[in-house]
Amino acid sequence: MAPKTSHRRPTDLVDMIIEQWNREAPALDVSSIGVLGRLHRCDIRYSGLVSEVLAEFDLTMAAFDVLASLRRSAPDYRRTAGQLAQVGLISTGGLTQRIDRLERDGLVERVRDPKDRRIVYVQLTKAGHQRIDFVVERHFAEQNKMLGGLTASEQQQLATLLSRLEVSLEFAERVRDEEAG
Amino acid sequence: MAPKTSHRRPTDLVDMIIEQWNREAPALDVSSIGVLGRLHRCDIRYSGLVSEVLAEFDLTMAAFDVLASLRRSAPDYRRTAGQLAQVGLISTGGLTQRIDRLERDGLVERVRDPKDRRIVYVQLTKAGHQRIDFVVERHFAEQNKMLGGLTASEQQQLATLLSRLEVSLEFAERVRDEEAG
DNA sequence: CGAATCTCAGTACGACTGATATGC
DNA sequence: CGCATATCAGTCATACTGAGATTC
Repeated sequence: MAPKTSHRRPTDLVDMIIEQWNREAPALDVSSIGVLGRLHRCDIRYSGLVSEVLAEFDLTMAAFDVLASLRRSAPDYRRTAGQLAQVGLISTGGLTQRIDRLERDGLVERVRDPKDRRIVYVQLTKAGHQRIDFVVERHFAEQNKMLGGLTASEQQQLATLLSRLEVSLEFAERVRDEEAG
Repeated sequence: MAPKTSHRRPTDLVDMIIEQWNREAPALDVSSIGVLGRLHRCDIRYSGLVSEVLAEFDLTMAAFDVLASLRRSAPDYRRTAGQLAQVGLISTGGLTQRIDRLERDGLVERVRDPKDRRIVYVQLTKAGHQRIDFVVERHFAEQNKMLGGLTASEQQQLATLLSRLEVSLEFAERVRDEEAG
């Protein structure tokens, strides 16, 4: 059967995976791989590339996430541990570890709130501020290279669709959590 | 400035991050976050959801990837370790570990090629075959729920754009590798 | 006391690198 | 011997959970 439109995309590995499933289990609807499988593969490649770049500056993605979050938090360049955990999509326990490493490396410091002493602010040190400012320029230049194969219009469409996908995933999470109690 | 089209998407966290960067570093082009930041966040959420589902069947995503690859490899349900590493986007060393665990759990077995004894086939056991067949149905049902917020047309567009993104990322990898020598 | 916030200890997964067979 | 394939040992980053401390 010939393709219906002229805007055909060449077959890739995910297409082949879908065909294999259709052959092996015709009753199964595996079309979701078209989106989610590709999403996952893209992120593996993306993470690999970013990690390589950041390694040149002795940073991991986890460290970069925290430093970048703080850098955006002008004017005082601080956030609570809880806020950072939420933005970074990890647990507070996981975040404690990230802060431990960054503090050991002198890039952030913990500052207790004098009024509510349960709260700990995580704050960029001067060294951390310099480090992140030095890295971001290069980081975003690399990211632009990664998108070099897409037109501006495609990037815009992709951004919009991924935004909607995140909402859909968030909803699935909520449903799951509610079912679990 | 009012939006130009009527198909506006509500502001999300990534939009806010972009605005923050634009305020803090106006000279920097951070628009790539619109695509790559969302990509990464979606994958974190996706991986979390899938891991939860698979855990009910005592499987990790790494294990599932291997079992599913083998299940699609009819009629003999076997692949070489090298092939599996390539499809799974990991190193051969990393793959050895995956196989070790799966073999310990009795889900796959190693079979040496009688003609070329450097090669090791990884093959589904009967238990592995049953396990994966039991899991996939549930797995794909869950994936469909995750996409529930998108129309069929949106899913189709997203699949196409992600396919193109993977090509672009692959190209960026190649360029980097060549520059490194 | 209950709720909120963070830390700590223990556990596990997963991956990479470099060195090492083994066989073609 | 050079090349390919897979494994092994060592190391590291990451994250989660459950328990506990502190404070409001």
